[in-house]
Amino acid sequence: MGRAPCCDKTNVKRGPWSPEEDSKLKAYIEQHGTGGNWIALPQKIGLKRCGKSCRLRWLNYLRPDIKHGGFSEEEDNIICNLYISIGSRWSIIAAQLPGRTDNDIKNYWNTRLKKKLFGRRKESSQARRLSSLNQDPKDANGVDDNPNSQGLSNSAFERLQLHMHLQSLQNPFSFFNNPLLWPRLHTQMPQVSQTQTIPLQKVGFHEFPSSDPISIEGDKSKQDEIENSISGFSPLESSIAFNNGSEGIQPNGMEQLNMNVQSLSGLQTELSDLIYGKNSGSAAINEDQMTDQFDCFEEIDASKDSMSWWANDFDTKSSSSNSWDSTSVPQTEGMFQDYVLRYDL
DNA sequence: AAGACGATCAACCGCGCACAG
DNA sequence: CCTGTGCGCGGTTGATCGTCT
Repeated sequence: MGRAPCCDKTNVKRGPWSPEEDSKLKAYIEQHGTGGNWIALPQKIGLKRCGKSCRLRWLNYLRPDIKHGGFSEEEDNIICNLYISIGSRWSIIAAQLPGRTDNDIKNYWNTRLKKKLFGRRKESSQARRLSSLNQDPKDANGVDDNPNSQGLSNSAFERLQLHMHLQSLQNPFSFFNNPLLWPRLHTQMPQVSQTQTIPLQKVGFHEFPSSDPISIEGDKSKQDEIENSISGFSPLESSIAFNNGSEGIQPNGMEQLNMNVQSLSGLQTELSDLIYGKNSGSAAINEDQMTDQFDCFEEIDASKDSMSWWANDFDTKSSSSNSWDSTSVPQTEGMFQDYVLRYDL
């Protein structure tokens, strides 16, 4: 038995909104509010539209505080940072960007930002492979390289790739250069601490700007909320996050959050380099180096089965709750925590 | 000039969660 | 506790526009 439709699909108009419909909806909401019931709203106004459609139109287009137009460099960085940390939680990301909607950000990521980060890499590696093998994008065995075809979600794989690349830039002794961190060893070395926490002062990330949207400095209630959220982890979550007795300093909630924030700040610089091709100190790489860096992804691609435990963990974390709204951001910090601990190896 | 192709983005869809009754 | 309903979310679709061949 399926769910009852929210409205009579045969009696509602679909497709693009006309200016008249827009003005009707806008005028009504500005005067009366939504009345707490989107489903009933179109009937009150006399619009032949589904309530959900009205809600979407208002939230994504008609709201007075909506910011239209291109995204700034700072917004790009925030989106990338948050995407790496929490994945496609567009509503949460949107909550950090005043005036931007989740739909906007989602579209922007899928159509532009993702290509800035991944497009050239995939293109170059694939082009070189094709030129050397002179064959289809499918490999010599006819196996599709697409990670999706083997059960690894786009989001997880993209974040994994981005993570690994940034990691290799930031810390040459981690991951690719440290066999202890290689995923295929996971099952063979059950007690090896793969997520070792380290003192904050050794991290050496850049100062995080106080104006950053995710900064909670000075916001006592938010800090308390996040403290509670972090200390409220289940034993399983805690064991994942702190990896069963790592010898590093076990930060309390706020220290951990600061780590997250500082780590994200570090990512910001790297992302600027990636996206905008700027040179920023030690992280600067030229195009050849970039291409060389990207070669590793082909190898990783070949062994993605063995690393799926890791990516799947991202996915598990990401999909454990489907109810995310701006008020549940503290939960996000928990995921920041898990992720950043790994990142800060 | 025209058709093919790709990029963009508004809008839709289906699902899970929260909550009231 | 169960059920129905509305909301909010992420993923997907499709129309439109621009660029390429």
